[in-house]
Amino acid sequence: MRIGELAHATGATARALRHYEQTGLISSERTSNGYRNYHERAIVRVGNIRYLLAAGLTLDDVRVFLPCLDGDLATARASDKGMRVALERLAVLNGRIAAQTEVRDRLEAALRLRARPSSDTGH
Amino acid sequence: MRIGELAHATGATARALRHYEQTGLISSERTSNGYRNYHERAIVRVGNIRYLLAAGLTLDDVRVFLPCLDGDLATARASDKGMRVALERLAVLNGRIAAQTEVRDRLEAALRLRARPSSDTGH
DNA sequence: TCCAACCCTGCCGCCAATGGCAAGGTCAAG
DNA sequence: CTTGACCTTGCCATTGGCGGCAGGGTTGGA
Repeated sequence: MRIGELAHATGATARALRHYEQTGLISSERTSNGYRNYHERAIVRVGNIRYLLAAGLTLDDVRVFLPCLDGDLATARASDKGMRVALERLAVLNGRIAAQTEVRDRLEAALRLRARPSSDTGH
Repeated sequence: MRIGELAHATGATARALRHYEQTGLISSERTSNGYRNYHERAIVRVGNIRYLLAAGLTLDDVRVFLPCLDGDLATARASDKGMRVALERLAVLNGRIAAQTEVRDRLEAALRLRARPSSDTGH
């Protein structure tokens, strides 16, 4: 499977895939002409990477999940150390979520106060 | 109040304050020697800006709140249009939170599966 | 034969929010 | 007068996740 196919299959760009490889998240063999050659597994792997990225993790965060990127993330069994680090990331995530949720709530409250003036110029 | 004082009072650096000014989030007069001169209000304003930033908003997001940055965010009454846009941001925020929460949950689930092997090499 | 569609490497650009440095001006104290 | 703490502008560096281009190679088909 060449890079274009993998890109198409995963929704990533070839550029992004090379980038993932460069940062060590995926790997490939090369065919005689120098083209990257990917295993079928790569599809799942890249899918998982993109899933984590889409959720706000960084490539560096994702690195932590290397051991379990090839299967279903939800049922993954990962290497011990990886999971330890993952726990830290979990805390970070929780922190981010909490902070953003707090802002969201405040913003929502502010909007509520504003939400019922008598004459509204819009709509 | 000069930039150093404001920086000290808010926990921001002078560099950051100039940046906020450059992007239009705060303003200042100048004294005869060219130094920036800030009003007392600036403390609250910068505090609010940093609060929003800390919660994961961008400076651009913060711009939306310009009308209510000088008071308590929780009880703020903002200009109509500003609040409209704010609603959109709210949706964005909710999206981000939801995405990150989802990952968090999956990660947590993965950790749970892993959390009770018989012999673990680490402590 | 020659084009089009792929692939390669390498490097510069971009956004965001500063940090950091250079190369100054200003001001109060000693 | 000098020192040192403050201030000024301006521009380059950084991190992250690519986009995009240049300048190539290769392959398949009309």
